Amino acid sequence: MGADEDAGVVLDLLWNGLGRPQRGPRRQLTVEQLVDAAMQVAEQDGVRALSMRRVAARLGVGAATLYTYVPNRAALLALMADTSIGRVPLPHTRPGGWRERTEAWAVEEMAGFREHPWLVEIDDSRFVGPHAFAWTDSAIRVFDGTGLDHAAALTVVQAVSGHVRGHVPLVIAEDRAREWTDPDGRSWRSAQEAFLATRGPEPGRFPAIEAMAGPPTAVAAFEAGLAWLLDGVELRISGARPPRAGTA
Amino acid sequence: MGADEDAGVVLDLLWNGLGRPQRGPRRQLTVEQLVDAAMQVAEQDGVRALSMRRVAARLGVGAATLYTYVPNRAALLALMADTSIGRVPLPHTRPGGWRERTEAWAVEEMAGFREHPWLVEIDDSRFVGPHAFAWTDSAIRVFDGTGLDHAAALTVVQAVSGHVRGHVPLVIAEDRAREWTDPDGRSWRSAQEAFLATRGPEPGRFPAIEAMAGPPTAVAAFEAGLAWLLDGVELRISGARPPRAGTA
DNA sequence: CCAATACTCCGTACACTGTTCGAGCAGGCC
DNA sequence: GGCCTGCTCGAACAGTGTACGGAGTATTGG
Repeated sequence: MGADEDAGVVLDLLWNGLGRPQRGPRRQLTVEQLVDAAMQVAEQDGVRALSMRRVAARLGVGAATLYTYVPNRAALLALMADTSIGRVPLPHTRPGGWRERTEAWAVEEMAGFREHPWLVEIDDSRFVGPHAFAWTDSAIRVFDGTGLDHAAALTVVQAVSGHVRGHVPLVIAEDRAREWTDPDGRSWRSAQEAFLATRGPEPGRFPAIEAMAGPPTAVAAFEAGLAWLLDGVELRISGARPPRAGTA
Repeated sequence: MGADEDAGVVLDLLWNGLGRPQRGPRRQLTVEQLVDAAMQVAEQDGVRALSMRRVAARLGVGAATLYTYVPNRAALLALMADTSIGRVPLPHTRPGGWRERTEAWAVEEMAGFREHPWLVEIDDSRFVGPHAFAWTDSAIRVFDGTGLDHAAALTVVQAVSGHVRGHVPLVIAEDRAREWTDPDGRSWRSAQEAFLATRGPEPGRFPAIEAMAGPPTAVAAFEAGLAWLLDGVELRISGARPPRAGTA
């Protein structure tokens, strides 16, 4: 982690914005406009295609200009991420008990990632912005009255959130594969299956996989896993012991 | 997903290797050497710093040479990922029942990611190689005798695997933050906390977070979540109903 | 009212990146 | 023995993030 003395600068930008200067010419843009433009580019062509030059071009300014608004590209991405979190409804304002609310935000978080896949590509979670703070605070409060203290509640929130984040790449890969077709009009899945059938493993090498009729989709695995996870949390809250089932 | 007509080429490379040519000069290297060198670079400086030129330099060949072994950088990364999976012990060879074995590979997978953080940065799961296949086959067989069919077993495997993958970035960020110190010798956490105390949110804005004595570490959240998830799976296997605890 | 100052804007430049092209040449096949 | 495949790799292309320094502008101190 080399040149991270900007840590304070980035955090300051996230929490307090730019602050208006005393001298010099008036600014042509706002940070919000900059972040908006960057989000549009990312929405169109993904984070990989988000270059400073391209964002600048969309705003009609020179590339170097952006560096008077934002110290570097990473900071811009951090701003984009926190802005996105701010657009999501707060968990504790949802209807229902802790389970309904938690399940609701988890499912909607997944839906959000599927709708805006570029969010996945921003994985730098070092900078915690105000919207992330507010969201976490709200998610913790969902467990008020369950007997869990705040630390335990945060543990649940992190576990569920981690569950979502872990499944997102698989679900998105599945989404993309569905859309993809090769020059002959075959889907990704059928293309891959065709390959595996002809030039892949010899039959009998992977019996368990072969014997599987319809492999579960990534979405199904996500939803089943979420239900199991929440079942486990429910056990924890009710204080019951898990049933120690068949250790076959 | 533009120029993916190489899909077959990449899969062929993963499953069947290069195949020896009939004419021309002898090859200077093997794909294994190439992948090894790339993994060394990634181990040292991460995937971002893994450039074709740098790998080539380490092998003492020209950069363009690599393209006769591998169609592009993405394929090289896919080979690295599958090779890594091949170095992990197969789940069904571990001791214990389904729960012990599943917990064991989940914990070890997390440990592996922490030891080799570059693995996280390879997120392209489109190409399924032979080692990934073998691992999945083995993980499914762990549930033989539990009553779950293969599809349900794979769902559990995907859920647990997703749980691990989702927590990895947070755990790694925490690891890095622990190592990091600013010019004044302060840790990342204390630097961030110092900032939040002085220029962060005004007191009382986030009551739930403020009232939390020791926030849980990412590792703790991972392990607690894993236990809950497995509790839920245990309910599913034993056929019991979850206890529908307090919907406060 | 004028200069000093602090600030925005941005052309240019540097050190990189992945990948393609084409020349040169090695070596197995007919 | 010759042919021709196919490995090797210098050079080039179109990009990238970001530092630098000059030009111009608004505010403030004198």
